[in-house]
Amino acid sequence: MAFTIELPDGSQREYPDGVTGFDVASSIGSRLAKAAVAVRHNGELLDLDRALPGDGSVEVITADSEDGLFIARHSSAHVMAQAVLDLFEGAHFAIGPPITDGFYYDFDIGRPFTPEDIVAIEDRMVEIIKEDQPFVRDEATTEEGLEIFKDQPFKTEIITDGEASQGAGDGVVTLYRNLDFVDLCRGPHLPGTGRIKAVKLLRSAGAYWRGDENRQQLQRIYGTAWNSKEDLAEYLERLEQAEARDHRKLGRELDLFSFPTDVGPGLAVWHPKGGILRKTVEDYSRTIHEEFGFEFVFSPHLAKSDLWHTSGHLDFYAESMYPGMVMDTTSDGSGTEYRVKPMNCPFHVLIYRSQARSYRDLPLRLSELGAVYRNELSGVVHGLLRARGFTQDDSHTFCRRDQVGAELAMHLDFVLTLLRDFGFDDFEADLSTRPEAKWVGEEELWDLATDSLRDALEAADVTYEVAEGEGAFYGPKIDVHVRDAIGRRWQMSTIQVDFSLPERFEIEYNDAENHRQRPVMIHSAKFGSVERFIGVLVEHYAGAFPAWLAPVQATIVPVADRHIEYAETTAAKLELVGARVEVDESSATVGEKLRRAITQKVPVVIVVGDNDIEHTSVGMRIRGSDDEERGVPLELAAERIRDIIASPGRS
RNA sequence: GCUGGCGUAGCUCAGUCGGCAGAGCAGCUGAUUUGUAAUCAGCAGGUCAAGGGUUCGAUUCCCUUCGCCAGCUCCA
Repeated sequence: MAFTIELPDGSQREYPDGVTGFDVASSIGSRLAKAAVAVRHNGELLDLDRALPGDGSVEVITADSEDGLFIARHSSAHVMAQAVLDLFEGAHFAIGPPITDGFYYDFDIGRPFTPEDIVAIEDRMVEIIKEDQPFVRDEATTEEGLEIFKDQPFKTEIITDGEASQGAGDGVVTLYRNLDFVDLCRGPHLPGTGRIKAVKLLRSAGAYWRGDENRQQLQRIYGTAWNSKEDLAEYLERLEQAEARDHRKLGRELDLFSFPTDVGPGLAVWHPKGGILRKTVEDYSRTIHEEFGFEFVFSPHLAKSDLWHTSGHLDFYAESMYPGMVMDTTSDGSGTEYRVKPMNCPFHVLIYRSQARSYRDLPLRLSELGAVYRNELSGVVHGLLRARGFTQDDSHTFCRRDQVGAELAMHLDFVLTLLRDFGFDDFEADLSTRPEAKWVGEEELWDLATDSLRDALEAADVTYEVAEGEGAFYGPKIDVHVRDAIGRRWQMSTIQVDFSLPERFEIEYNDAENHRQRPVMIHSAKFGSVERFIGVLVEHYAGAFPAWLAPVQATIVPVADRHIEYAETTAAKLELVGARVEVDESSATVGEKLRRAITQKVPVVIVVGDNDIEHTSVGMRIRGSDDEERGVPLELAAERIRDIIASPGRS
């Protein structure tokens, strides 16, 4: 019996029964056979030495492909587990998948791994790799599997649960062996350990079994694996570059903000340079909110606990709220409890409710830069990106049903315009739909809102994924993510429909027939949090902000003291075109002053000396170009700087 | 919150196998007045995160607390 295999180029070939992926690769070419690590047969990845199960398409997976790397990392995880079981008597192992750029494996050795352990494990892995042990696939019955792993509680649980992704289920378990090491695994794997070219263990940390914080905490070791030492070095270099962009580090170096320990974790103070940056960002926010038809409101930082009961926050969100404080205590000791706000929405609802509303008032779009406080767990606080106190550019739109579609489209347009103005143009959105179990509101309204969100995404041509059932209980939403300069994904904006709060606060409007109707509410945050947004900006630009955001837009360097007066004149001239200018009057050398301005990432550095005074000119050095220009007429320099610092224009 | 690592000058880091605390940068003072990425010299700067314990003696060893870092969990 023979079967027909179709190759990716569309050609078809006949192969005898029992042909393996390796045979197919060899028949195409010896170089391909050498590079092959697995094959994809009718969409399913198979080991190279496995007999193909029948007709169909075959694609040879080479080591350097994305799938190939994934397989190499998966095999690396096995080798790591093998090393750990070799080195630690009685070690238990759980699961060890490949992940982006690497792999991990979870273990229980009765204690945490020390840094020395990690070195020893890596050394042992190198030995195993050197021995080039073949990975051998095997199948066993569930009973045999339970026998093999009788000393391994986590493996036993996986087999008992019949998890297909881990190689268990349907009464059969899949095993991979190399030497005496055997693991439960769906595969596929590299032909042998020797095909792992570059591997390095990075760190270990606690991780809950099954990701459940109520279950045992295991010790997870993370590693990375690549096809060459060069790729590995490049990856480590990339990690270092990401570290150099760390907004906490740059925030200190550029004197933007700090987190004094005297204040408390997750609570930032903004220094003057950061203050200008933040003011620029907030001014922009106010302007664009006006352009998109929002009105400004303000609300206090505290409210009675009763309000948070009405809003439901004390039912669903209490853990993230700061504890209550009792005020206006009377002689009998009773008083009124207040809570610091974790969100702005209830206040905006109260503003809506402050008067009888007509259908003609809608949509009503209320916006606030509102500081909120959330009791984030101590382990999750992370600079500006995850703070306990932060400022939301929060808006709440109240509209009629027939306005939902247009409003959501407008909100998405708003969000994308704003993100583009800050230099982000790589967007990905998540559309979260109604959860299976618990939800409020009318099904029809859910469908309307969800379809409207989808239509808006389609119309805006944003790539998006549908997160089925991932919506909140009170409404569907869009989260917009951006990719930064080094490809990291950040969640920024959110547009969230809410069917719950209008119910809870019983807000209404009178329609044209004088019937009371309930408005639909749309929450939206474009920056998300001003703090977080600026944190992401710092990392995206590595501190070298676009000129309109730069705290100092031009530094003027007098060559000698006798040029200070002319430097001041120049500064005044540039301030006239709206530039934020600084004159470096220190007694440092020109080289030192320049270096200071450049390391502070000032967009324009101006040097003035005798020649410039004589010709009313300046020397100019614009960030990003290596060459300086000399003798630029002052008028011209001012005009150019005016252009450089222009805010993003929208017609 | 959990697991691990780490807290030494404003910053980056040495160091102390338990015996008077070190450098570079930044700061201050003086000299230098410089044409495109660090001029020279001097000075000052520390309860070695905080509290407790062991010890003749603790920055060093032990405990507790606080904070930071990484990961997990969380981010209705």
